[in-house]
Amino acid sequence: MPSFATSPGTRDILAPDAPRWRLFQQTFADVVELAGFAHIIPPMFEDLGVFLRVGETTEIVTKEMYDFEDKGGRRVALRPEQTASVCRAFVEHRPVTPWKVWYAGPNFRYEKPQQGRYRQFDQVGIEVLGVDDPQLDAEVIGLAVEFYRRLGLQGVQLSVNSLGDSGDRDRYAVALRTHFSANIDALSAESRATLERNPLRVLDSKRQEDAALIAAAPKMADHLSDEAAAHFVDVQSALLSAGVGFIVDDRLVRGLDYYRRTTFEFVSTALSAAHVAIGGGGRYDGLVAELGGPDTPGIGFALGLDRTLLACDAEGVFAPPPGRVDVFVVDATGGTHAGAVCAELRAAGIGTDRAYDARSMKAQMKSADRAGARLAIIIGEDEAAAKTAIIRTMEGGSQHIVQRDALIAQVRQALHG
RNA sequence: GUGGGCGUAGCUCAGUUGGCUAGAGCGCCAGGUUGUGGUCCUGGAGGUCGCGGGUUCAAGCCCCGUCGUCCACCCCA
Repeated sequence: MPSFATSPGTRDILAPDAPRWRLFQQTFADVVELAGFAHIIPPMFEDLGVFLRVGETTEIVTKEMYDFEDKGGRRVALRPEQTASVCRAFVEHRPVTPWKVWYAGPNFRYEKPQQGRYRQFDQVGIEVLGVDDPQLDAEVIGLAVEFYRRLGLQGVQLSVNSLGDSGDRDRYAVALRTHFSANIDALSAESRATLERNPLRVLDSKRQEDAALIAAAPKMADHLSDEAAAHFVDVQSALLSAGVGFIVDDRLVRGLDYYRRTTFEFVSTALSAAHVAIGGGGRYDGLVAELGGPDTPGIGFALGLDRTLLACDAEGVFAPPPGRVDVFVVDATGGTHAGAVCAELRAAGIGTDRAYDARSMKAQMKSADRAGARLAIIIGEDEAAAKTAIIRTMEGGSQHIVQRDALIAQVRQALHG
């Protein structure tokens, strides 16, 4: 037994998953950079206070934060998400608006691990600061939809809702509290506890016994200010004219307290209930101000890399890239020529690998096969003496002798010719 | 954090009411094929049965604890 293994909720990402991750992030970058988004790489830990803005009542803050005191006595935390960091960066650097950024990288939450739920988990996402326009809401949502399309996903459902402005949200919370308190006996014990902390989240309960009471609960739509209601109407019509399919879910309440007005969530119909939410986002118009900046609207989303890939697997799309080498050098002279041949091929930009330890030609051919090489370059004593090499096509098994100094040209022709 | 299922070879898993030296398939290595992979045949390496304690003449199997993983709740991506 090994002495060490990864900590709970963390894991090594090996091939072929690692190149798939890279392709995932690259595909995302391609989509959003085409829309004018610039890359931002925030630090993985910051002052705890930055993340407390996620919401004092959320579990992310109350029990899942990786926070600690560093050697200088600073109270810091590993980031549980990146929106708050982006807003902090906005306040710190004051870029011109609209500020459009994208990010990719790991976040940390101390949760009980499950499939599709890790303590270190990766997200990709975008944020736009400084624009209030409902057109932007639709554009941001549309970029996520476009990204899913690029991955090949079909079964992604978009739900949208408006949580109104902060005053609306507070009034709605009071209305919900009144509603549920009046029927407290019908409410599950867990939901009673949730009601204490955050009445809106009771709407998220999946328990059967709560279903009827939730269905009868007051609607957010009836508590929106005129401005928020108008904004939401405009978002919906912009989505419609952009051809983005969606459903309005007036019980969609996202877990982060900073959300205002437009909120949305993507669920995969190909996944089981536990991790159907593969992405989500919304407006957070008060967050920049809370972090000490000017009153600045903001909107963005984050997509879970792991869960999105689970959805891809469930749909059989976005297969891992092969990640192979084109040429494998088989040296039956004991390995004295392989190094030079590899260096020559690699310098010419041709992906090349070799075997070591002077293994038998049979073993080296097997390695060539396993490496997925299209060509084997075979050099034995005869070829070494004659300054030649054999080029063997792995698929089909035809081979021919070429002069050593013509090797690169011959390999190129065999690969592309 | 609560409740439950499962931890045996690198991987997927068998292992009877506790009973000789713990098995299979795949993978890996070697040979069959004295210069050639993918098929086939033969052989080989590889295990403190997650870890610790207990019961017993005897524990992979039973009991307790612990760690890990998976599922549901919770939460969320």
